[in-house]
Amino acid sequence: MAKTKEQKSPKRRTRVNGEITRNKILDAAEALFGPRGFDAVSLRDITDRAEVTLALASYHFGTKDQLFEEVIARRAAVLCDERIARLNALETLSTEGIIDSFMSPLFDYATSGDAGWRDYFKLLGRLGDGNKWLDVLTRHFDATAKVYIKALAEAQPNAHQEDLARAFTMMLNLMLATVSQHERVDRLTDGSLRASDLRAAYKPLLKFVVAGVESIDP
Amino acid sequence: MAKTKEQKSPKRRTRVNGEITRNKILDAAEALFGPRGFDAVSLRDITDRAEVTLALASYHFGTKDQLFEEVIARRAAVLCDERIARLNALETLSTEGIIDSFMSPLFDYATSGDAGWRDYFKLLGRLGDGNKWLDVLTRHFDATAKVYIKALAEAQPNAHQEDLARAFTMMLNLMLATVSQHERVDRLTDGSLRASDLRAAYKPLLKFVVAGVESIDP
DNA sequence: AAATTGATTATACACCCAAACAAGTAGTGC
DNA sequence: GCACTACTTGTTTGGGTGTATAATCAATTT
Repeated sequence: MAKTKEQKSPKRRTRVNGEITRNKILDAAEALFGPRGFDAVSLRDITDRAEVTLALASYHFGTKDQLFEEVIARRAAVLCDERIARLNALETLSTEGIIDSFMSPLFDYATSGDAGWRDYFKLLGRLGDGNKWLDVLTRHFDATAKVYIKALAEAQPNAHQEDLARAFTMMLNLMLATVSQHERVDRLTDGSLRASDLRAAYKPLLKFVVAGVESIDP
Repeated sequence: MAKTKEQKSPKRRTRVNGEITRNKILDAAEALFGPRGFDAVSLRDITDRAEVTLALASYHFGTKDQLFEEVIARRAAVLCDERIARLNALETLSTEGIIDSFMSPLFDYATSGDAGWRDYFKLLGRLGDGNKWLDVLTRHFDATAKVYIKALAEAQPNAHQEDLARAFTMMLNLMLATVSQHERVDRLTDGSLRASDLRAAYKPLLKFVVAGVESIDP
């Protein structure tokens, strides 16, 4: 990597330069971890894509594990805040409203301009795999999740708490599987459905999930 | 294939010895791939666990990829046959009956004595990840899946074909997520629910899925 | 102007990897 | 007997792995 003598520009300043590199690495890591998973991506893959040298990964993040957790953490807060905001914006706590406020941010972000969200969701969908990243998930998402389970309990006061928790995790799994765009559905329909068309997938998903969650009422 | 000479004498090294070794390797691979995934497991991990030497993996299976596919293939036929058998045993094609005949074998096998099934299902749950194993899934499962989509179309003749295919994949994803025993639910309920208790998980799952699938009727 | 700090580079280490190879063993069929 | 096939072993090869460290440079502080 050449010396890049290009000190042509005057405003070379700012200590914030490290921030830029940090984000370049995080972006590259997200784009690679998402489709391939943690173990199939090397630090060299990441730094190559970010166009920085290998040692910068260690310098900014320490270990590979820590880098991975930072990738998760970066968008987790954004997502959870948006969910809570939409939940609070509901005038009445209907089951459908609650579920929509939980799931719709994913699909809005996934179909936004920022392509990083799609990789991020693929990552999340794969995260429950082993127990290795369970703590990371817990740290960054469980607080919001518990708010939602409580909200569902208000909307369906007759349902048992345990059934609601179960139904909530089913919604969670289904939402993540959908937004991860597993291309299995493309094969099963010989191409007439495309997993990548998330806009088309949302309404059937919501309908399915609402029916499922409401079915637990005794 | 080997001669399968069932000799009592333990000293006699008959041709069947290779079959034993093959299965030891497959068992070890299944037990490791299941919880950890393909990339996090080395051939050495597998052969160490199987208590055979490294080169035996290459000898019997060629590459690591081929070994993995054999792990998938070994139980796929058993599973699909059982599904079809239960489907054909139904006297009437109800939505619930169809779905139950599809999902219940997983839970029966998972709670049977053969612990290998549980690792196998974890493996399946993780298989849609990248596109790398999509062909393997297609090869071993799609024929049966299409039979089921057709059966659902008979049970709900008013539903659109595409909606049914979508609902089927949602059922698929949900079933796999459940049987993979992601321990997320344990955390969310502070331990009052345990993902490993598959028997308790089945009835709510079935109810949820049936409600979801039936909800697509126009 | 000198010292300090943050950011970055290049390089080194010690280890693990999948795959290939050469050579050997032991039962089978003739 | 003998060639043959199935199987097994130990080792090598060429490369990739995460992590650590010393040197360098630039910007800020003193």
